[in-house]
Amino acid sequence: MPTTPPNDDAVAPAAPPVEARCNACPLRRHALFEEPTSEEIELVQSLKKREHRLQAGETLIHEGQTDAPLYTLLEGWAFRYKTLSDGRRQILSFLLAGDFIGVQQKMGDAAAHGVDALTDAAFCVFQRDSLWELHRRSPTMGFNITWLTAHEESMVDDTLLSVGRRSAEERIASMLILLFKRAASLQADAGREGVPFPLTQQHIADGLGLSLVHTNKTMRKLERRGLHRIEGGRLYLRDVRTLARLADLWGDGRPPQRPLV
Amino acid sequence: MPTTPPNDDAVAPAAPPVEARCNACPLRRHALFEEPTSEEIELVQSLKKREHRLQAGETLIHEGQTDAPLYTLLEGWAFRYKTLSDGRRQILSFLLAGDFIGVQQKMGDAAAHGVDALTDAAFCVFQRDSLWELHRRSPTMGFNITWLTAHEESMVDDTLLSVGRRSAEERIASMLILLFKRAASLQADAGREGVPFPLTQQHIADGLGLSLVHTNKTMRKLERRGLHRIEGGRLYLRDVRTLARLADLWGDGRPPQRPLV
DNA sequence: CGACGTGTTGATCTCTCTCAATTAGAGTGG
DNA sequence: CCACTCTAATTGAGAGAGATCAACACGTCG
Repeated sequence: MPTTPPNDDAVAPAAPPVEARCNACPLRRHALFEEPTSEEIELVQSLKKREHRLQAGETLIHEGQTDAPLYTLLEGWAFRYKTLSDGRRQILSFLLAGDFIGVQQKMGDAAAHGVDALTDAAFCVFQRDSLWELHRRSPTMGFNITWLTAHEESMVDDTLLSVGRRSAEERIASMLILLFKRAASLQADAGREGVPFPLTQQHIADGLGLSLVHTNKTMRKLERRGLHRIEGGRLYLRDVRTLARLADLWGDGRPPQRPLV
Repeated sequence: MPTTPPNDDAVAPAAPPVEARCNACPLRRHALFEEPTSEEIELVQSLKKREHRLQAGETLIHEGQTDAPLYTLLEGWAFRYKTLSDGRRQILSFLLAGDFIGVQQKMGDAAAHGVDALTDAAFCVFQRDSLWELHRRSPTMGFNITWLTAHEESMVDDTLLSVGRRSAEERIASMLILLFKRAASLQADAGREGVPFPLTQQHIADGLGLSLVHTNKTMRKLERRGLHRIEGGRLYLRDVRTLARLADLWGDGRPPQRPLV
């Protein structure tokens, strides 16, 4: 550990009043049941223990760690992953501002997955048992959390479909669209000028169950076809329609009825 | 449909009083926070709308269905899946007695996945908004549900690791162990005489992102090595240690510290 | 300027898929 | 009791998508 961390000041920034923070919490961007009342905001506020900042590449939760608290991603990107003992890594999901972290592990149990920061990032820290407190004191918030958790699962479901049944080309098309949408929804301009895209090709490969080399070759192909562009850490979708068709992604609506045979 | 099914009596058995049913609900086998109070049981009881029975192969929820209620699997096996428009199917998870079904979809939204019965099965049916009722009227139960949902996700996480990063052999070893454990935990003898195993090789293939043929060849290899046996619809693990080593599965404990390089 | 991290590309290699057939068992009808 | 049908399990052979191995290009950084 360096005796004089280069930017230790990040650990104790000129902290804005915490209250303002919770009011502007990105968590509220999620399509929640209803707007939280000021009482509820206060409740969350009171459970919040502190903030925690990481630099890109640092790890928030180690795989197998036993005492991980609960977090909320305040800003930046992160990802959850699992590894095999020989080092093979699978990224389970990417986390954007407003996502929950650590509900998966039963209290007092070992974390089933690690969490690393993808960019410099800020997290809100909660005690593990505040999950219970929240449920007890605000059923509404409790309900929102189970819904959020379920939503998280449905994203993993999507990835599993990709990794299990889509070709490399299809997987990448699918991931680009899905990540673009998520990132765009956090922006005012809805991604008209592209969205921030901090993943390296290694992250993409590990998220899609592909090798780095094959990921690169496939992405170049898509790029040459004019479907997308990644430049200066931003992702631009140039032909969403074709990408969506490639990924077999049903826009927003229901799945098209497919012929019975 | 046969005019006189051999055991049609299963469809309308001498129904035990519903109360008895909820008391003996397999959901209670889950390592919940605490034993539910009789009040809580009564609450669940009151929200339960009816029971629903399916025969093996029938579908409970169609992909894209918009009005699916909430279910609980009372007995039998089922599975959740997604398909691509050309028919490729990925099984997301297998459901055993005591599992929740349908929390994933936002109310009023389209089901993101289908659910089929794997064996003859019985389900408890709840109205969609009873999820909210439950939270409102019993924070404890609400908490349990978010925990259960999170647990479901961690199972999908495991599968994603397998499908993304494990070889065919490793995937199968891993699935056999995990399913064995789940099935064994529902039995009194903890699986000493094997556990029921209703999956066809097609289900295994679809659950692991493999082709049917390769699944078969790989399973035969493992079987010839004496690692497991499937016979008469039951699964017997004959060499768990080797299977676990193959799957790189950390028994119950934490992951072994792996060398830093 | 050399060390790194990330992105690219070409050349094999191989695990897994697809295609084809065959076997075995359960259920049906004559 | 036997022919017929269907589903699930098996096995062999050939094809291919994606993995692995090797270099090299580029930009950043101490």
